[in-house]
Amino acid sequence: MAGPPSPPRALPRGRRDARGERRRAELLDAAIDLIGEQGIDGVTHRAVAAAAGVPAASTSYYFRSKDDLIHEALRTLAEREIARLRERRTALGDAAADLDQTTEALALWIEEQITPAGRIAMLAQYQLQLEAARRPEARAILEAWKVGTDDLSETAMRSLGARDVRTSGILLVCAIDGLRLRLLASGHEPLQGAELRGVLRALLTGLTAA
Amino acid sequence: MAGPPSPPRALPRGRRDARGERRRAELLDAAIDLIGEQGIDGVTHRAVAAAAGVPAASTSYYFRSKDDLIHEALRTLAEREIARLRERRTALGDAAADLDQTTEALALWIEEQITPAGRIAMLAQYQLQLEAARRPEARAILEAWKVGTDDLSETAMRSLGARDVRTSGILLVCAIDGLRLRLLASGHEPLQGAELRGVLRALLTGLTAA
DNA sequence: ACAGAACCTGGACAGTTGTCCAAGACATCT
DNA sequence: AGATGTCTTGGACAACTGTCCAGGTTCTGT
Repeated sequence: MAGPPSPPRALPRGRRDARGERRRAELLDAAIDLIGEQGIDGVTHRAVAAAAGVPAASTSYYFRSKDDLIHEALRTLAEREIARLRERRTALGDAAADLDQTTEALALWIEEQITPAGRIAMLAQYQLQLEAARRPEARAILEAWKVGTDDLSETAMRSLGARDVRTSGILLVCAIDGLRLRLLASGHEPLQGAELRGVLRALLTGLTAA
Repeated sequence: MAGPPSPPRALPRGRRDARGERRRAELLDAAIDLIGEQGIDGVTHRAVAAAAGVPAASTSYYFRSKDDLIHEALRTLAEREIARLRERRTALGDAAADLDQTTEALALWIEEQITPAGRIAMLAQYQLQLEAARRPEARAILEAWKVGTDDLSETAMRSLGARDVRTSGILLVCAIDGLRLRLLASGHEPLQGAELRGVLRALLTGLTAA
């Protein structure tokens, strides 16, 4: 239902920019939070505007429709996360990583996502995945994200010396994805600290061997 | 928000049963389908009634509120799937399964879920998982489900001769969960037939070894 | 056949939603 | 200073929602 980009009602040729762009970004931030906190249907024009502390009609001014607003919010979320993935990918570089190092890096990354703030972004991501199962536009957004994770994962498995980096890379992504979802859905009492690291080490060991 | 059980408005002492019970079940079926097809917010009194082919007010008669209807639908979904898990668990029994057998069983199970009908149930399940991340009542439902999957998974890993059946069991569940979500979200072009079996075999091999 | 209880449903109600518009606020030019 | 376009927003509209109720239908026990 959502068209491709998103100019204000009838895009003016020269935007006064600065302020408008900032406000648009704030609205997107508010929308992303709402998606994480309440699900995609928590996104209403009025709710987003209220969360961003702006008058209700603003959302209609900056986005062609609610679908457009949601689409842009998901796109922004993905964009950010992909940039972060690229960073890590570069950091991991071609330096052959140790099993312990990789385990620790993974554990830290997951623990960072379990914080209240991380949880919301994580929930929003899974909302996107479900949305992608239904709507092709969302699928396109997620596809780029998937490329990023697969790439990082393959790099990691390669530096661990796995035989089939493609297969083990995909499996690593899937296992982590399932693990995070489990942590989300069970109030994340289980699997902290040492226990989490034990599980991750077992996973990496197994995938490297397989 | 949803209370515990769900008697009709003021539960009569003796229900005429047969018909009423059937209709209630039909409404729940319709609700489950809607959750899978459109998400939890696709569940409205009118939509459920229409999908079940009954008058609009029926849903209000059989369920105390919309929340109650949703809760019961999710509970029913879980109940069914748990029963199915128990069957497989019994079938798997204590007969030491072969790696090839297990791989094939897993592949068949996943392929069965990729059919259009399976997709809907699967989507509904992930909706439940996200709901569980937010609402405690949903979490309770999912907890019972998790016990079922973990148990089956542990049994499988034990019969494959894994060392740490607890850890490898959890990892198997997580990996499959992530894999299914990936299949859902990417239109499931990738990973069919032989390729799927290859990935599963690698996973089982790795987890057994780790 | 009759009474009473259970079952069923069309319609109504207030609240929320997406979207739009007319009018004002502001910035930038000449 | 005034003119011209952009930005901003309160308010209105129809459509949809959850929930309820008054009255109807169908059954069971006598």
